[in-house]
Amino acid sequence: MSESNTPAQPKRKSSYHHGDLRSELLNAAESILSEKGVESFSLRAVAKRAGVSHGAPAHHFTDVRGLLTALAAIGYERFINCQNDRQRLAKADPESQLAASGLGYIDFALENPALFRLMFSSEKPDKSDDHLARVANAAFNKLVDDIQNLRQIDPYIDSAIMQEVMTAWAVVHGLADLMIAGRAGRAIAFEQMTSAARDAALSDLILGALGMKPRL
Amino acid sequence: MSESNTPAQPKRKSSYHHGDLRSELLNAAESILSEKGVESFSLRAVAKRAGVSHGAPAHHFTDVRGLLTALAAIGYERFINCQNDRQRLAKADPESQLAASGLGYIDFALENPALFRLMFSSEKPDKSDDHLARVANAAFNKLVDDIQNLRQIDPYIDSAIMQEVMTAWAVVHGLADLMIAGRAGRAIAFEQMTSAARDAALSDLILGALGMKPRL
DNA sequence: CTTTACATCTTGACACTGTCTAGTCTGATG
DNA sequence: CATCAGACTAGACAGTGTCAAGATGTAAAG
Repeated sequence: MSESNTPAQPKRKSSYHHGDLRSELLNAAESILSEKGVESFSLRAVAKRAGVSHGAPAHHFTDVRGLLTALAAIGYERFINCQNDRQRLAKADPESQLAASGLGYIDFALENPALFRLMFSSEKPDKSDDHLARVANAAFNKLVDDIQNLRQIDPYIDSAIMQEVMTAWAVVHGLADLMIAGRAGRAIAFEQMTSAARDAALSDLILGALGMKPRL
Repeated sequence: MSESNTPAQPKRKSSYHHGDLRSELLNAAESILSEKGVESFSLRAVAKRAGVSHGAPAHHFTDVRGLLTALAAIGYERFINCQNDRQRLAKADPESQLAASGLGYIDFALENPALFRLMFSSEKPDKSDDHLARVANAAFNKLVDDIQNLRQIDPYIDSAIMQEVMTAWAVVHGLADLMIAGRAGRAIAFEQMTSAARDAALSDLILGALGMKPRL
């Protein structure tokens, strides 16, 4: 978010070949996405914000599909980072680590709702893309690892443990999706909580779904 | 889905004033939606399928937003019906009834993925619309009732019970959303199960998240 | 230094989208 | 029969993504 408001000469070079347009387009795309949402995303608006003609993106991403696929892949990397960030700040026991991962999942969704929607609820990214498939897989594998650390059993061997993976994923994903849709507030007013209280409530919910907290 | 393939004279009347264009547009809109998805939905395509000019929908729905709002409201009614259908077929005890409601939730999502996305993950429907808000509220209230029947406590009084509402909602919604995104299969291959086995697995998951099944 | 090759970016065209406006048609009311 | 209001059509407009052709700068080869 440094330049990009001076569409004339982005760096110092001439207008042609200005360093790396590719990453500049990705930056512009992300800001447009978060402003307009997935459904009003416009490739031409991205080009304009990057200070380049409307045909320029095609050379780097062929399609709008290609651009959004690359953006979704970047999203998954940041998504995993959000979870890791939370885990670094949490206690080391597997239970706290799993809850922290879930909180990071939700952090990401709340901070990047449009990007989250692009990653999980849009048809536009090409799921068969190598890079995207790899990072999306990495995100899932992280969850599997967290559960394995908790239960000391490989979910791929014990289907009951894999069911716990599915439960944890569903609860956390459902919470994230309902929260960014503004619907969760109907049941629990997360918005009006301090972040500490919110984290505690969410942790309770997540661990509770796995039967790991004294209920009531 | 009777006519609508004979764009000439839909009923028997002249081309003008042909009965109720409004509901015919809604029918066309739903089929277009399920074919193309929310992101490629086109108002002009709806008009064409209804055998009417591209400006006609405006008179009944003003916007594409208005059309999709009405469609989302219809979706919520069918959504609730799906849950009721399941409950009629299930055992009468509150536990079975709650699980049945969740299965109906997922049924609807799998049978109407695009409509489900329109209802829960799209910005296009006008959430402040009276009819839409009412039916969306009814769907949530149904869940609250199911939990209340199970626990014999009003969730609006006991926040621990409301937390169970949120848990149940999140698990079921998360499952539905991940399944229609084709991602749940990474953990559990629901697609390759018989419908009976699938129902059992999902019920286990849902009730398990509420601590209601002997785990393992 | 010139020339050639090439990737990069621009420009204009195309079909398509949603919305606006003005106009046309139809059926019922007086 | 004349009138009128609602239902629908038809054309225009700005905006979209994609395609083809051209212009531009860079770098390598002669």
